[in-house]
Amino acid sequence: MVSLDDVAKLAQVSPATVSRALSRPEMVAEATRKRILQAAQELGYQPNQLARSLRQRSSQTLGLIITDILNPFHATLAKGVQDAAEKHNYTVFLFNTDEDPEKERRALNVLRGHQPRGLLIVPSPQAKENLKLVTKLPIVELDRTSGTPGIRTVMVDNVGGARKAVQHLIDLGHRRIGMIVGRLDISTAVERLQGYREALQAAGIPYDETLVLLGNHREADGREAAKALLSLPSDKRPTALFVGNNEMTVGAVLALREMGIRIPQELSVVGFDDSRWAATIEPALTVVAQPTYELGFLACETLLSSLSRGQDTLPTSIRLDTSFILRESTAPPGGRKNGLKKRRRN
Amino acid sequence: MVSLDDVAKLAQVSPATVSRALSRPEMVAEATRKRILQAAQELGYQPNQLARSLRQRSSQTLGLIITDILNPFHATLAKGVQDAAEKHNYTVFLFNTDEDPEKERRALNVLRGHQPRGLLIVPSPQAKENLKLVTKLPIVELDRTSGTPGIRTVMVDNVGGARKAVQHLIDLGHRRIGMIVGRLDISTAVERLQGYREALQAAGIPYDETLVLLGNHREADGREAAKALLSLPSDKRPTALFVGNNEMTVGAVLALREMGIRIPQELSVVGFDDSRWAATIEPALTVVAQPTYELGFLACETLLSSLSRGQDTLPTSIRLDTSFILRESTAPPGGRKNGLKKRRRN
DNA sequence: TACTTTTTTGCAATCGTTTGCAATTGTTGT
DNA sequence: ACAACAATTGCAAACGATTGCAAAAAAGTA
Repeated sequence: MVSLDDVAKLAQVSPATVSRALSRPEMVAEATRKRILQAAQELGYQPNQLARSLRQRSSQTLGLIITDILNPFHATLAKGVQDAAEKHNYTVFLFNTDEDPEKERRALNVLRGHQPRGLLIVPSPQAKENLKLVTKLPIVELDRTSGTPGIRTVMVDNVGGARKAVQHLIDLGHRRIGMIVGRLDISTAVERLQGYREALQAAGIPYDETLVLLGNHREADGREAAKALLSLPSDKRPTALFVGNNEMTVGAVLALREMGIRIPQELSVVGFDDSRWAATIEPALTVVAQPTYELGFLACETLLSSLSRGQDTLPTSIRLDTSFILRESTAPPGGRKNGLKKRRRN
Repeated sequence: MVSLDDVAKLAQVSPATVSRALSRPEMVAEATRKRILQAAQELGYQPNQLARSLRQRSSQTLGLIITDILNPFHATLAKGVQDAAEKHNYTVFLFNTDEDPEKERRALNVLRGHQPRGLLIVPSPQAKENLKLVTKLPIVELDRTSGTPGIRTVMVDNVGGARKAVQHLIDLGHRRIGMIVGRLDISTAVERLQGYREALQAAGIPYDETLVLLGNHREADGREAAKALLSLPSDKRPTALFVGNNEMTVGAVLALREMGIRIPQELSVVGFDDSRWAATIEPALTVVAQPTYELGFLACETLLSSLSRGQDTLPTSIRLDTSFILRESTAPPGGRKNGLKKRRRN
């Protein structure tokens, strides 16, 4: 590798001057600077960030920990973060936890070794414990919160989003509305459940716990929960279903298909989080959409600005709005009226 | 941050001994080692990889450059790479190029600064030029090849995969088979086109260039190409369509939907690369599936083993097999027989 | 011209590790 | 008890950059 010294020799100056020519141009005379830049160019010099960061005791890297890169939601988050980081000349280390606290712990330790400037994380259920490994480090939590006090968070308005979804079903005339919700040790699940309850309460519909099933965020969980709900005796069975995340929505819809239950004639479905799949499946799903890319981008911007502004700014918690997208998977209950005819595709 | 010196002081030994206790345990006496480990544990010591890499002139990091993390194919690739890297205690820097050679160049330069041990890359169209920036670095190309001599590649058998797809359409009785192919400066597109031609030739069907449209790998391109092909006069119009990548397949299918063309009754469709979308859309798509995760995993293993084995091993080019998955989007031409009745969903 | 001020440069220490070498300690054989 | 040897430890020099400080050069002033 070509180093500062090489450039210095070629330009006939000391390494110190080369360093300054590159990072503090105004400190070196026009002529020398030109000569140095020329030499650097010629040798294809690229500063060694390891040495640089070591000396400066601060790197130009960030850590990003998400739970599942195969989930388009998380991939989009990652892209938002990356783009923002790149804009500010930061490089990101990406880790996947697969929702496994142990993998998260390992990732945090590895990350620690690389001395990142800050950390963006979608916290696993035990993140509160794990994050003790990296006090000192400026952190922003995305999508969910671990509940650790003093940590910045960037999330969507889950309560409001869920409420809108359920409200819509209620407006259509549904009274037995099922929900498939994620693990309650994850904040998004709790909040979406709360939105569900609030909407019911506002409409004076009593909360029926037999209609609320827990899942572990995966497709398979959604599938099983849907099967269980639809196996209830017909007077107990929900006429509409609100599913708390994208993967479980997939599972639920596929299960319904397998069971031969028609959406929305026999069961209305609303999902949380939009995706191409949701938009183009038959029938196209009515969903609560999240500004996913913005979530990632903004989280990264928040982190970076807190880095430059110093500690003075208070740990803020940002909430982005969700938007309700009406498609074809909802209709009044009982199939008495078919909601399809009134609506257009897309 | 707690450093070697801190641990050394607490354990009452020199920093050198601490270093050895951690990385070459057999060199230090049982008792001291225990004392040191204890101290390290107590302080929550994590070695500074920056300093370590600087001194050793070699890091435990890899670069991974993909073209689009939002494409599930690439996300899966990334996951495979990550998992393999993690297994060997490597950390990966992830970059996105969005197929833009300029972004690729920037990514390579940034990467260079971080002194990665090796590079995995899905090369952009101008990668051959860009990769000159990182001679010295052990490289493995994934999915495609830039054509740079002496570089290891891990790809699928695109020619064979495409041939199987087209062969299937021919077997069903199709003779006017259209293809939507990617940019021909990307190796996968060239190979898939070749497979298409080989299959036609084997069946004695003349190659008709009006049936082959180029696209830029994106959904929008697939959409436009499909529209163009289906706007041909009915005697020129294809009765079947082979689409060269996943995103363009989406575009094509959605375009057909919008045009009210029924699959497979009016047009058979085969895509390249499987996905949940392809498997669950209506009708479920017949596709050539790739071992995507394995591709990423294997590419990373290849790179790492070439790192440890030294330069002795020849630059190998690995080809993985594709598999043909028959679903519901193909049927004999002309809709004379409806292929659907014979088949079951899933 | 001689002195002051400003600009430009170089010296050398430093960041936190690793590692060649030498010094110290412990072990063994006689 | 003492040499010979092995096992364990520490010293100090790297790795490639940055930066406080002081020296040198250039510019300004009287």
